[in-house]
Amino acid sequence: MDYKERTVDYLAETLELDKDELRSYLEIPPQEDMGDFALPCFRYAKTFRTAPQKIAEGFAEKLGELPDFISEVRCSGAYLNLFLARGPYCREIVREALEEGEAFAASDQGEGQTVLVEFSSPNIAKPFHVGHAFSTFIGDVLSRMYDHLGYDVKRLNHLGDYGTQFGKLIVAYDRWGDEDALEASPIAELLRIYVKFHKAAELEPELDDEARARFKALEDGREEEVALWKRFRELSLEEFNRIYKRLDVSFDSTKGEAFYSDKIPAVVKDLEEKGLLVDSDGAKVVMLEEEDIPPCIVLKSDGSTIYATRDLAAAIYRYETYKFDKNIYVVGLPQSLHFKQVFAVLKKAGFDWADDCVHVGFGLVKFPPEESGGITLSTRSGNVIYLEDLLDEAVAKTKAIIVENNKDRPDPMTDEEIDETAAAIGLGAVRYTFLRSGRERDIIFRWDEILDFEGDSAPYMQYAYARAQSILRRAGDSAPERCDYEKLELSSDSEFALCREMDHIRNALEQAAEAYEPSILARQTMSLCRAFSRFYNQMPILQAEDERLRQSRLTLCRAFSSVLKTALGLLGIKTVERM
RNA sequence: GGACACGUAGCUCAGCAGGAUAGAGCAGCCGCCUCCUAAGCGGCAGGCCGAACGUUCGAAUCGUUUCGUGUCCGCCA
Repeated sequence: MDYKERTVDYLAETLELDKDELRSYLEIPPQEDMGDFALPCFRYAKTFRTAPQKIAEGFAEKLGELPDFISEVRCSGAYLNLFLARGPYCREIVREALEEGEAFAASDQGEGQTVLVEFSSPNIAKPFHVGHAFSTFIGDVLSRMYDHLGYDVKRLNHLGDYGTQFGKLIVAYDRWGDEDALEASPIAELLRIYVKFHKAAELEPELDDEARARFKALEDGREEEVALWKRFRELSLEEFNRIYKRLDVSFDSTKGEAFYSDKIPAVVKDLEEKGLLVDSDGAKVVMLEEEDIPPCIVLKSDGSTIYATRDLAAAIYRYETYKFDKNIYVVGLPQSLHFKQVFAVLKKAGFDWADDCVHVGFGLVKFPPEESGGITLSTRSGNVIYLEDLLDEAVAKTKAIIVENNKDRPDPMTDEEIDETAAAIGLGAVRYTFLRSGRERDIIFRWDEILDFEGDSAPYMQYAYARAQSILRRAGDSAPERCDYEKLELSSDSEFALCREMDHIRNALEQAAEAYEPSILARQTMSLCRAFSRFYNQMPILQAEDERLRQSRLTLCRAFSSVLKTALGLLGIKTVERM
C-alpha cells in the first residue's frame, strides 16, 4: 500500500485536517536526515493564526502515540518531519516486489480503455536514421507503460508512403536508377537517386513539376507509377522490419498514408457539407482564426491531397475502428502546429474525440556544432547517420570490452554468450541515450557520449543487475526462493534507501504515463540502480555477520533484481546474467 | 513580424501544481580490488539557477519585460 496515502490518512484523522490539502502539502524532504515525509506548516499559519513553527510543534504534540509504520516525528522549524519505521517498510516493499514479480507497479487503471500510439513512422525509400529512432523508442516505451497499467494498447506505424516525394523518386529512378544496386541495397540506392534529384532540381526546376505530375499519376492509379511505388515500398519494409526485430519493437498495425487515400474523398465531402472548406488561392482550406492558428490546407490547388488531409482521414478511420480513449502521435516537435491544426479541424467538424488526440513531440537530433555548425540531419542532403551503423558500432564496442574482461574470468563466457550479451548492452546503451532526458530536448549526436558506458548509462544498470544475479548464483541453495518476510532484518541506511527507490518506481511509472514522458521512469530506474550499487559496496551480503542478515540481504537482492528487470523491461532494455 | 520551446556546475541534464543548505552523470583532483564482477564505490573542487522588475512570509519554480538560442508560420512530410 501507498505509504504517502497511509501517512495522509493518519495525519488527517489525528490532526483533523483536510485530506486533499494534506496530500498536496506533504512532500519528500530534500535530505535523508530530515525524514521520509515532511509537512510544511506555513500554509496553516493563516487558518490557525499562529506562527508556522508553533503549529508544527502543536501538531507534533497532538500526534502523541505513533502508528506502527511511523517510527519518529520531529519538528524542524516550520516543518513536521515524519520518519517511516524502516523494518516494517522494507519488509513490505520486499514482499510486494517478490510476490508481484513481473507485475510489480502494474495496475488496472487503464482497464477497458484503448490507447493508440502512433510512432516510428519512417518514410519509405528513405534510410532509417537516428531521428526515427527517437520516435521509435519513445513510442515503444509509452506503449509498454500503458500496457503495464492495464490499457488496451494499439501500436501503429504510420508509414510515410505517399506524397510528392514519390513523384520525385519515380522521376529520379527513370533517369538514374540502377537495377542491380536496387536489388542489392534498396534504400541506399533510393537515397542515392533521391539526393541526386535534389541536386539536379536546383539547376533544373522543371524537375519538380515533373515530379508533381508523376505523383498525381500515382494517385490516379496509373499502372507504371503504382508498380514502381509498390516495389519501393516492399523493399523498404523489408529493411525496416529487420531493424524493428533488432530493436525488439513491434506493431499491431502498419498502414501507410496511401491506405487512407481512398478514404479522403468522404472526409473532404464531409468538411464541405459542414461548410468548413473555403477557397483560397485555388486551394481548399479550413479557417481556424478562432483558434488563433493559421488555416489548414486540405486540398492543394491541383486538387491533390496533403499530409493534413491524410491525417484527418486516418484519425477518423482510427476512431471508427478502435473507438479509442486516447490517440497519441509520437512525432517530432517541429510538427506541433500541424497537429494543432488537424485536431482543431476535427473539433470544428464536430468530432468530440478530437480532445482525446495528443501530439507527443520530441526534439531534434543534431550534430555537435564544433563538427558541422549544428546542422540537422537531413535526408535531402544525404547527411544521415543510419541507425544500423550506430547499433553495430555500439555492439562492437561492447563486445571489445567483454572480450577484454573475459580474459581473466575464471569461468569464461562462450562466444555465443558474448554475442548475446554484447547485443543486449549495446542496444540498451543506444536506447537509453534517447530515453534519459526530457523528450522535448534536442539530442546532440556525439559518438563518444552515446558509447560511453559509464555513469548515467544503460550498461550501468545492466551491470547492477548482473552483480545482483551473480551474488544469488553464488548463494545457490542457501538463498531460498521463499522466506518468512517477518524475519527480514533490513534497516541500515543503504538497505532502506534501496527499498525506497523500489517503491518509487511505481510513482515514476504513473507520472511518466501521465506526462507521456519515458525519462521519468528511466531516471527513477537509474536512481534505483545507484541505490543498489551503494548497498552492494557498503554491506557484506554473502559474508554477512549472521545468518539472518545474510538471508535478509539475499532476499533484498532478489527483490531488487526482480523490480529492476521489470523496470528495464518497460524501457525495452534487456538484462544480462553477467557482463 | 507572429507563435511555441529552451537558457541551472567546464560539458550533458534533473529539479519548476512556490518551501529547509539548488541535485546527478561526464570531465578534473584524491582515495578504495588478500573480501560478493573496479562497466563499481567514497571524497574534494566546481553555481549571484541568462538579466531586470513584480506577486509572496518565502521564487530556479508563478507573472511582466528584456537578451540569447532553436523550431514553426499555405500548397514537402
